[in-house]
Amino acid sequence: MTTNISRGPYKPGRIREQSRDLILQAAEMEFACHGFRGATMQRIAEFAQVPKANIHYYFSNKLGLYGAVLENTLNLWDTVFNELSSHDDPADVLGHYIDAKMNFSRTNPTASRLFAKEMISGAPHLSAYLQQDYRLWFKQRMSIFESWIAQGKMDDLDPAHVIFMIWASTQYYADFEPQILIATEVQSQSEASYHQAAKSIKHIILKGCGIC
Amino acid sequence: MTTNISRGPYKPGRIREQSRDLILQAAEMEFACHGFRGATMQRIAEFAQVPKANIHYYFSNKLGLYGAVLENTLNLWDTVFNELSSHDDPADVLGHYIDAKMNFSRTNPTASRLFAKEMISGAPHLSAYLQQDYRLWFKQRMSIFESWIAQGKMDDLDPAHVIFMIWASTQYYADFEPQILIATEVQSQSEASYHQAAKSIKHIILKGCGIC
DNA sequence: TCAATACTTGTCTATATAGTCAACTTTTCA
DNA sequence: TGAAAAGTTGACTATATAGACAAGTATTGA
Repeated sequence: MTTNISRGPYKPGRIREQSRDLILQAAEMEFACHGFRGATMQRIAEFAQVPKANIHYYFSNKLGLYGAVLENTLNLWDTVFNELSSHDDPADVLGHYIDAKMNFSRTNPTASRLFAKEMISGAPHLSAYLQQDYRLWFKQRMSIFESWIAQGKMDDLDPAHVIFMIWASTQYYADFEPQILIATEVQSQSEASYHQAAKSIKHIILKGCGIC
Repeated sequence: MTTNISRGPYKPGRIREQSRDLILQAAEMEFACHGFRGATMQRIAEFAQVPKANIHYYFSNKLGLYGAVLENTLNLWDTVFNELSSHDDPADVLGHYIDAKMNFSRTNPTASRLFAKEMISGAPHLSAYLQQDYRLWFKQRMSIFESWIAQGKMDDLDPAHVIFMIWASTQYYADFEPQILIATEVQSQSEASYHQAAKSIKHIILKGCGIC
C-alpha cells in the first residue's frame, strides 16, 4: 500500500542469504561466460529463475553484483593460495600445492574462468586486490623459494617463473577445457583424469626444478 | 543518385584491403578485451576511426566481423604450431618451440587473449577449427613424443600433458599480464624479461621431461 | 573525360538492456 | 493476531546497440 522505503535496518534472516546466493551463483556463470559487459541482467535472472527486479532488490546495480561475485571468488582463491605454506621439504610443499590448485580447477572451474576473463580484460576491477593481498602473498612465497635455493634444495631459478608455471598449468585445465576435451577425445574431464594431469605436472615441475 | 547495389563483382584494389585491415585490427582489440557479446560496433568504429556504417560495408554483420578476426588469428596460430616439427633431438625441437611460442605471446598478445576468451566461453565459434586442423595437429605431435619415449629420449609421460604445460606456460605471459606486472614489479614486460621467462620454462620442461 | 564502379557516411529504425517504481505478498515478532 | 518489516514482481522508462539505407564522393579505366 504505502511506499516501501526498505534498506532500513533489517533482520538478517535466511531468505536474504538464500536469494543472494542463488543470484550470485547464476551471475558467476553468466559473467564467467560473457564477461562484465557481455553479461545481461535478464539472463542472470533467467538462470536464477527470479524476476529481474528481484536482483535489483539485493544488489545496487550490475557493477555491484559483479563486485560481489568477484569478492566471493577471491575468497575462494585465498584459501587455495594459503596451501603453499612454509615448510622444510619443497617436494612436499609444492606437490601438495599443485594438488590443491588442480582440485580447485576441478571443483570450481567457473571461478577460475571468471578470474581469467577479468585478467585478460586488464583486471580493471581487481587492481585493489592485486596491489594488496596478492602482492604481499607473492613476496612472501618468493622468499620461501629463495631460501630453498640458498639451501641447495632446488635449482637456481627465478621463483616468479616457477610460480607462474604452476598457476598457468593448473588453471589451464579449467579455463581451456574445450581444447583439452577435443585433444584427449573425451566428453568430460573425470576426477581420475585430473589426478593424472596433476601427477604429470608434479613430475615435470619437481624434477624440472631439481627437487627430488 | 541511383541506389547503390554494390557487392557485385569488384576489382580488388588496395583501398579495400587497407580498410579491412584497419577495421580488423580495431575489432581484434575490442573483441579480445570484451568478448563477442561485450564488444560494440561503435567502439570498434572509434578505434578504427571510421564511421560505423563503413564497417557494415566491408563485413556482413557483427558475427561476420568476429569470424574474420578469428580466422586471422587462427592463421597466426598455425604458423607457430608448425614450429613443433619432427626431428631427432627433442631438446632442440622443444626448446625451439617454446621460444617460438613465447615470441608469439610477446608480439601478438592480443591474438592470444582473443583465443583465450573464446576458449573460456566454451569455444562456440571454434568447434570447426578444433575438430579439424587442431585435432589433426595434436595427434601428429603426440606421436612424435611417443617415439621419443619409445627411444628412451624422454621420461614416460603422457605427451598431452606436456603439450598442455607448454601452451599454458607460454600463453600465460600474454593472457595474465596484469598479474605478472604486479608480481614482478615492473611497468611492462621487456623483450629481455620474456627471454628470461623462456629460459626458465625451457629449463623446467626439458629437465622435467628427462631430456638432457 | 566521363560513366561505371568502388567507397563513404549522416540519418534513421527496431530492439535489447539497465535500472525504476509502486503495488503486492510473505514473514516476523511483540 | 496484527502491524511493521522484508521480500516479490509486472509494468514502465531512458538509453545503447546492431543494422539498414540512400545520398553522397572518390577512383578507375576505356
